[in-house]
Amino acid sequence: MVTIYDVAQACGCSSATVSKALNNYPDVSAKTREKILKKAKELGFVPNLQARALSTNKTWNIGVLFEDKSHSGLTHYFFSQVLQGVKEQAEEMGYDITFISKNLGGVEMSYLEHCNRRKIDGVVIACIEFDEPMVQELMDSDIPVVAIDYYSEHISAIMSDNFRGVYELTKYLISLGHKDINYVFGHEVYVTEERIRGFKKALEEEGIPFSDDMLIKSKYSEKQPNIDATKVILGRDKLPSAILYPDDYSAIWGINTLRAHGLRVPEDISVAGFDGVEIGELVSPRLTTIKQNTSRMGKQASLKCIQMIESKSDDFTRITVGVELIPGKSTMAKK
Amino acid sequence: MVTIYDVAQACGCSSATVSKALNNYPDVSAKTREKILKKAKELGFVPNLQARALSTNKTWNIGVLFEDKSHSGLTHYFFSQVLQGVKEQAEEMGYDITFISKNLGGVEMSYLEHCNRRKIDGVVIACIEFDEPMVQELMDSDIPVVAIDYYSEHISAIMSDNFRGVYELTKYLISLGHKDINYVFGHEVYVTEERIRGFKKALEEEGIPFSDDMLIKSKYSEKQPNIDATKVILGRDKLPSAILYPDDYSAIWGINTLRAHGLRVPEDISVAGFDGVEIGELVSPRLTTIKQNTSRMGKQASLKCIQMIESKSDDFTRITVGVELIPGKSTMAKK
DNA sequence: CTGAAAGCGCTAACAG
DNA sequence: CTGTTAGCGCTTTCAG
Repeated sequence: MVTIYDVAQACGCSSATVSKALNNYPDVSAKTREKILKKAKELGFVPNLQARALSTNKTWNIGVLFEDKSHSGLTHYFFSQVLQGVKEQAEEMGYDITFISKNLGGVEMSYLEHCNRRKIDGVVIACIEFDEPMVQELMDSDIPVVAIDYYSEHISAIMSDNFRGVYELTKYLISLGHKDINYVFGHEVYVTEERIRGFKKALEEEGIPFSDDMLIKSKYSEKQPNIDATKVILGRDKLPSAILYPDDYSAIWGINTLRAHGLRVPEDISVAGFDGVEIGELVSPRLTTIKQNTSRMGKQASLKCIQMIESKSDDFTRITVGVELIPGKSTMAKK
Repeated sequence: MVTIYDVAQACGCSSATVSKALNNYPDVSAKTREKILKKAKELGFVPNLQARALSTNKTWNIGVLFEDKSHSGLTHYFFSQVLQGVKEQAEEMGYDITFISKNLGGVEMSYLEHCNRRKIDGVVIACIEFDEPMVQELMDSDIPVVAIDYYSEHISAIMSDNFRGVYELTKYLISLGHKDINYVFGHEVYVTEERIRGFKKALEEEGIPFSDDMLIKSKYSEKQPNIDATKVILGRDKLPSAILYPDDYSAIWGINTLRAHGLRVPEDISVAGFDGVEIGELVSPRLTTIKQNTSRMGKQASLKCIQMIESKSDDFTRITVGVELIPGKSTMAKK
């Protein structure tokens, strides 16, 4: 293992000078710097980030905290895309990523403790129960935190334009002649509130009266709750002509349930999802949905987190990322 | 920030004793240990892993190297599942995960250099062009490496039982009365060879003569090559009664292509995939496929890697993980 | 412009 | 059983 001392020796200078040359300090003559860089390369010198971190107190590591209820973990379709964005942006800026967990090696520890052990510079939080005390503890700590899909006065956050998403989707359905629209919605968090607000707003603008039974409570990305919600609708006297589901997977489970009851989609009933994941393109009929710009969300989260780290500013920002209507074949004009 | 010195002072002992107590060394009296543990907790002491790493030369970090050609990155359906397994197992054993990349912060560096900078203890490699010089360099280094889906004399590896997978799938089709079976296969790596071997073996055992035109070259998880391969089949004088695709996504693209040409699946032609990802269950007809135990693969890779780290043994092992036939509705008995 | 020296927090002989 | 001491590799004053 080659250290700066080896390089220093080879150059006939001190380790301090080598360190400076390697880190582009201005107070090194061009000549010395060049020599040092050359020798360092020659000797195959690789800086030891652990050692550097110890003296600078900066690890160039950002933590990612993600815990989902459905235990799909990293395979979670939404999260994996966001993560990819976080990673790309972090990499570009010279940061590595560390997953934050409780319970490392059989030792229970809080998320904050994990961060402190590793001396993580900042954290991106997503898809979690934000109310959990351990998460709050982390958000209240000195570590820069960026949340995804969470609303709070004290935290920087990145979100999709959920309001506009459902608003546009609903408008689209109405433009197809649908008036009797049901919205099967996910569990009650800020994101969901925004979506419901979008739903109501669209109805209102089009002069369609809203009533509570247009909303059916369900959950995100879980099979059974969406099947059940669909059955609730099927059990009613009068069927809606269109149904919005909390997400694309839910929409597909919904479609399968509707079909099992002898209904055709979209001929008998139109269906739309939310998220715009690949699977929506593969099923038939191709799903009408709202595409979230997940990659952008991840990148923005990463960027914001790093900015907070580097400027050491405590200011928090809320960034809304645009969404896109993807008209598919699971919806059609009402006859 | 509380250090062992603070704890030592509070306990009226030396930092060395604190360190020993904290690390469960035997040569500390039960009484002192207890006192130290209590004080440490009281003061909110959290060990600094950077510092520890510097003196022990062990980071408790394992690297994950993954680079896919299709740029789906972490969202890659197969990889994300494997990664989840790697992560779970690593966590359980007290290790964190770091993604290895070239090009950190605009600085080009080899994978090996990235590992060396971070002083990664070991690496799991998956879904990569194993022939690339930079990957070879890493595999030839002193760092413990475990590969997934790669065959080499000098490297520990985890693989699915690819041979058996296609073997059983083919047997299953034959048992349904199919004799005219085509195999659209992915790009030519060891995994693919094994699968083709399984295909041939099954035919042979059932006395069905093999001919080269039963094999159609395509690619894994890429849309166009599989559409093209399907068109090649469709262009022939005589259609097969069943087609095997390289993976589930490819199978779905295949089905869509067949349908676009007026064929019904499975009535006119049976189709099977490989991988057993969730999407196969969601499309209709539900896909007949081989389920790879991805989670297990990840866990095994992680485990093996950690074992290599901890025993410092250079021995390499090859572990084959079993697969499972999932009969779906995309295949049916030949009429 | 260059270097000596202290220190980041922890571990690991080695003495006592 | 406990403490002293010397690093691990790098950065950072502060002199020169």
